[in-house]
Amino acid sequence: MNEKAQNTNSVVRSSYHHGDLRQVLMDEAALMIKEEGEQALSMRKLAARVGVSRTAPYHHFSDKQTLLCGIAEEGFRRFSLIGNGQELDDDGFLSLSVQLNFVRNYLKFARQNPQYYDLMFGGHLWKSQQLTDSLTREAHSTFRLYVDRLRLWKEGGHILPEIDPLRFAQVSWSTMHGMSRLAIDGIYMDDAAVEPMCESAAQMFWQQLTGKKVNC
Amino acid sequence: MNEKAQNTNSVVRSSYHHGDLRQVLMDEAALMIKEEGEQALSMRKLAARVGVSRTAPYHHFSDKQTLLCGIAEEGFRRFSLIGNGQELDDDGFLSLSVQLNFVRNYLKFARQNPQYYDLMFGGHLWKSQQLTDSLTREAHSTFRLYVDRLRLWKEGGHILPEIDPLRFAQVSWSTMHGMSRLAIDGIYMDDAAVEPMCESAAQMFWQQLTGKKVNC
DNA sequence: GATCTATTTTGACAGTGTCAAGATAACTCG
DNA sequence: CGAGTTATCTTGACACTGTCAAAATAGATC
Repeated sequence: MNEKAQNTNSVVRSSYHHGDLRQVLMDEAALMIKEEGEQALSMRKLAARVGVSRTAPYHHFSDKQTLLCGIAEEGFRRFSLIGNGQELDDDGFLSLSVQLNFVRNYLKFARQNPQYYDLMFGGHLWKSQQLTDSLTREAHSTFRLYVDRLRLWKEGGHILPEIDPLRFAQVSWSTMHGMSRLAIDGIYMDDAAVEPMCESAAQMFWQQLTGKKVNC
Repeated sequence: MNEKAQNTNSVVRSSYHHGDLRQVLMDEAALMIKEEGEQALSMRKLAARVGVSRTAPYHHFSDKQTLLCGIAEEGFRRFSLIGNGQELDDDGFLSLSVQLNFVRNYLKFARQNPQYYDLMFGGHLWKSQQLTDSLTREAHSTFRLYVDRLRLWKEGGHILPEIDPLRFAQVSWSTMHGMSRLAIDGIYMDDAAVEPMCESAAQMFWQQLTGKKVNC
């Protein structure tokens, strides 16, 4: 009956039911945010691009907010796949390059997936106080993982005993989050500055964690 | 003629012309953002609260975007009044407390004026690539001031010669920006963590700038 | 006074999120 | 198989948004 909706879109449905509309919506929404920014994502345009009526998405997400939470959650899942490069060295030591790798990976993820990063750590979702339960869980476990690793290093004597793991985690995460934000938004830096900044930050972390000056 | 617009608002105009509508709009808009978040600011509600018709603001700001730029600009002006606490000590030395004061002031401003901070350093304005010229100038001069101070310290021999002032400025600004964002948005920390984090960050900066370990 | 300009208003349009009610397809159980 | 239940999708509607065009008004200038 509604031929227009089908013809104007790349996705031509063969059956009435879409199949996995929920996932398709999240993917397409993420794509739209990447293309034109979070602000430009509208439920109606999204529905049109997927080839479905305006209110169809509301049977899979009660809210626009809930949809965004879903995307953010997927972001955290993808992030966790990347962020596991912070083990000890082969010889069991905590080296500068371990730190550097983690910082590099963090910024690489943020810059390559701003659609996800903006939602994962954007004020829009957090300040609203209406995070999905599962998103809250995912977000916190991501950070806890980081703190736990620092605690292990402390127990293993790889970092100074006077370091408070939680405090250091918060500050170093702030640094990486700040760099990501400035890089994504294009504030006070250009792309060429990213790598030197990563190195500088990693040195700073390592110096505070171990008390040793950098050997360069 | 239009009594409704006047009676439903606290501001009752005596004359047809408003007087300084431009400033009143910026102030009221900042207030609205503070109360209900940037997302909740609408031109129409703003106009209504000021006691003026929907399109009156458009004779003072060509865009909603331009209005936001104006507010951000005022934010930078207020920020510059605070941020000048980073001088040398009485005895001409660069002490840890100098660093700590600056970090504290930065976060104090961000947390007390999130309406301004969000606009000044929010992706919404920067990513749009439609910043007002005067805003761009204000924003960059704010950062340049910070870099210049580091350059002076380097010339005066107060910090290690191998420090690149621009690089350090970018990384330390990232840290403070990141802390502000996490604090404002309530991510991975609570209010009680702010002060310890400031101290930890200041130590980290000082240690990297001077190479000395903290004397505590 | 008349004229000009700055300021404000009303009307209009396309676009938004989302609710309520109806239509359709797919699954479930006899 | 057929009937009924449920999941899914659609159409219609409402209040809201940013912003343009045209008209109205106030204040300034001559």
